[in-house]
Amino acid sequence: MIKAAETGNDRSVTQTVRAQLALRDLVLRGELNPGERVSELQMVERLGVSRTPVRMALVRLEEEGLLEAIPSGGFSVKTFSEKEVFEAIEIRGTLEGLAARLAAERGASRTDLRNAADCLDAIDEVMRRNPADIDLLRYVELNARFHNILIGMADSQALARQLERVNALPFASPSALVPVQSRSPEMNYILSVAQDQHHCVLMAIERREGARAEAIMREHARIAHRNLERALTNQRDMELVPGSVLIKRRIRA
Amino acid sequence: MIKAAETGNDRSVTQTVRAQLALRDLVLRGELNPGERVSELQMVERLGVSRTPVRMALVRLEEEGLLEAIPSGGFSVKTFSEKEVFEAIEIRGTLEGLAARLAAERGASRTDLRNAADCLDAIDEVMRRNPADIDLLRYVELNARFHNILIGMADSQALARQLERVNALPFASPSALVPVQSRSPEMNYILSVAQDQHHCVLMAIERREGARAEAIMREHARIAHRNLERALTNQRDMELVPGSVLIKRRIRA
DNA sequence: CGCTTCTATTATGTATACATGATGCTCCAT
DNA sequence: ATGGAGCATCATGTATACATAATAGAAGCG
Repeated sequence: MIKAAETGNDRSVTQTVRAQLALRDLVLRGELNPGERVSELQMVERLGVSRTPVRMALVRLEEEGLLEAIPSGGFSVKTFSEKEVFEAIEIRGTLEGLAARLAAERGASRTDLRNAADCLDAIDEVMRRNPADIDLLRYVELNARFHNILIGMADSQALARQLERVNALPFASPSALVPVQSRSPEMNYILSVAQDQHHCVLMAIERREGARAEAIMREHARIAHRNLERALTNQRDMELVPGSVLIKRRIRA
Repeated sequence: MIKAAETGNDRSVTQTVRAQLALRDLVLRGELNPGERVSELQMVERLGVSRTPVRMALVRLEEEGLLEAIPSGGFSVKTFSEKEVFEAIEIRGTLEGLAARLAAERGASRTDLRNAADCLDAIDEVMRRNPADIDLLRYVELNARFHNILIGMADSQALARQLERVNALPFASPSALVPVQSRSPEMNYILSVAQDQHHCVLMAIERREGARAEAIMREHARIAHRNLERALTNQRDMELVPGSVLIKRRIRA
């Protein structure tokens, strides 16, 4: 078995990064039982790197929020309650709202505005081309791109950093809960609403309407709340959410 | 020279933590030139621990935002523009606003409300006892406590984590810019306004007025903006701000 | 039969050695 | 004098050995 090909073992990537990516994957795929300790030595065996890069990866994943420090030492896989997931989404909405307000108040660059508009055009195209069977993968990609452009328009490193941290929780990122809709008859309806919010926030930013831009982005994130609610009532929907294995579900009727 | 006494070298604290604290101190006191690389080996000499804990500390301080990763490897002391400091304060205000709103909407516990009220009473006392020469140290301590109680009332681990990260930038934390006022004739006036906001936000939370609570905390953070503006125009005021050495000042008239 | 205690194992924290790549300096040539 | 090339030094990434603390399991005692 050639590990090199599998893990992308070229010289340009450090063992630490490789370990970090591999470990994140293990956590998100649920191959490391949530709540359980992550043994360094086991990871050494499993990832094929020595303890040092494994330790570095563990520390970084803790900062990322996917692991939790054990008081007596070491790390365990973090678990999230439904409440925490909701809150993470609310935080994202709040920070994206701030980004939109700053962008509006300060004024976005012409190129940013054009890129955003192009991105929205592309989403419109996706939704128009084949309404009965929307290319969700492309939608997700374009959606993520739009959100990133928006963050860029705020022109604030500090804010971008904070949002990076929120989005590190995979189920909190802008596109995480979109696929949940794929099984819903309302999908097109909800996507239309979301896309309208995209258009509206961009318009608000162009017109320097900070308060409006902020309010829209906050409400926009709450679509994710609705999708989460749906996923929580349906296991099959839940499986479409990345990192869902980390969410400990409440018992539901 | 007994290092043990100086650095608190007892067994209950790991070398990593010790290195982290010592390094943070070095950075904040400006003993490591902003922008320059932080050499591991030099830190090994300077802190008296081996490379491993130094490395761990470096990684953690990077996540904290005080260091910056150098593309070719290693870390450098981060510098902040005035704009970034303003933005960090704005982010804190936004998140504290979210905390206040959540506290109001969800309802705070009786004990939290009492603790908050007691804290405000204590601040009132500080300001009443000796208006001509306010005990700023105590004010700062009580102020920090109130803000922490408020964050606790939101009852959100995720939000608390995010705020921890913002406050890790020493000049962005709630009490960082308070001492700047000490040289100002308006100090008492500004402190009164701030304290009134404290009272108002607590009232709003008690009455479940989420939007008001949020708006107040946002505006409350902007007092720090004003203080920062003052500090930026006066080098002697600036020296009172922790971590101010990391802020690269614009030339001013 | 349950609880405590002791022990053995394994975990992490730490130090250090080694290899490779980056950085800066000197010396040479133009 | 200035620019570039080569070299030496240093810095980091990585692996590993060692020590100590935590943990689990077994055995013995009540």
